[in-house]
Amino acid sequence: MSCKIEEFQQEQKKRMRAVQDSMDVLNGKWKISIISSICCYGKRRFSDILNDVEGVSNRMLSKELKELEINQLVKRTVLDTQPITVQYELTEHGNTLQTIISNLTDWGIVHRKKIVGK
Amino acid sequence: MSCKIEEFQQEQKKRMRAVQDSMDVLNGKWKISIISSICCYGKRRFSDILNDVEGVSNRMLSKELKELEINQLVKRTVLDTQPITVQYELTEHGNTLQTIISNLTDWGIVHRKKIVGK
DNA sequence: CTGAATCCAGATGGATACTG
DNA sequence: CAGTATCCATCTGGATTCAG
Repeated sequence: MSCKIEEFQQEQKKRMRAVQDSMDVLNGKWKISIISSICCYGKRRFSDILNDVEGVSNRMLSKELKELEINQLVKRTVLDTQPITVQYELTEHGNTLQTIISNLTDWGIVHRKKIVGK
Repeated sequence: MSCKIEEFQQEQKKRMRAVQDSMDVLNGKWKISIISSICCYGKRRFSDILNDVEGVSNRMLSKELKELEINQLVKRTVLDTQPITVQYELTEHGNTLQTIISNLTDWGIVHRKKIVGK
């Protein structure tokens, strides 16, 4: 038997687990920026992203791209060029992040004004 | 003089910086869960949050709450009880995160189904 | 060009004990 | 109750070098 409060708390636990799931995927110093870069251009090569995301090293870029690929947010395609280039694009599932990224962008702008002070 | 492409790229850089700003605030293993807990109950005491957020230690909770306070997302109030209790609540600014948290929750549920498989 | 491998300093975070 | 302090293992991430 469960009373209303218990149900409510169960609900809340579920919600927190869900947010946590999202953050597990999105955490990592560069992940959101990487997604943002790819998303913005549609398709993007390794070296391009390396340029877009200020401060990231190839080591980290490689690592985080791999994680994004494992989580099925990003699709990796090797192009048969000389030398080889690799193209990254968002999967359908990755594209569902657009709303979140857009919201984070808007919030970030407001927040900066709030903290840094106009 | 700047051509369209340059303008576009400048815009994109700004967007990425904004997302990065948001993530700087929200990064940290527990931050979102903490906010989610406080947000859900309106006001919440230290020990309550410690219970809500599964796995967090008092050391980490203390640290991340302090960071949230610095970023003006959370307001800390010492209650004159015996023994002393401390109440945390979201600031007006902190409340503007609700949309994002809500989005992250929804996305997290979908994502789990996608990855873990139903 | 796109990474992987190695090395290494510094940050992160858990466990535990302690204070007002 | 609400933290703080300390110790310590692990993780993170930069720099550099190397390979296909």
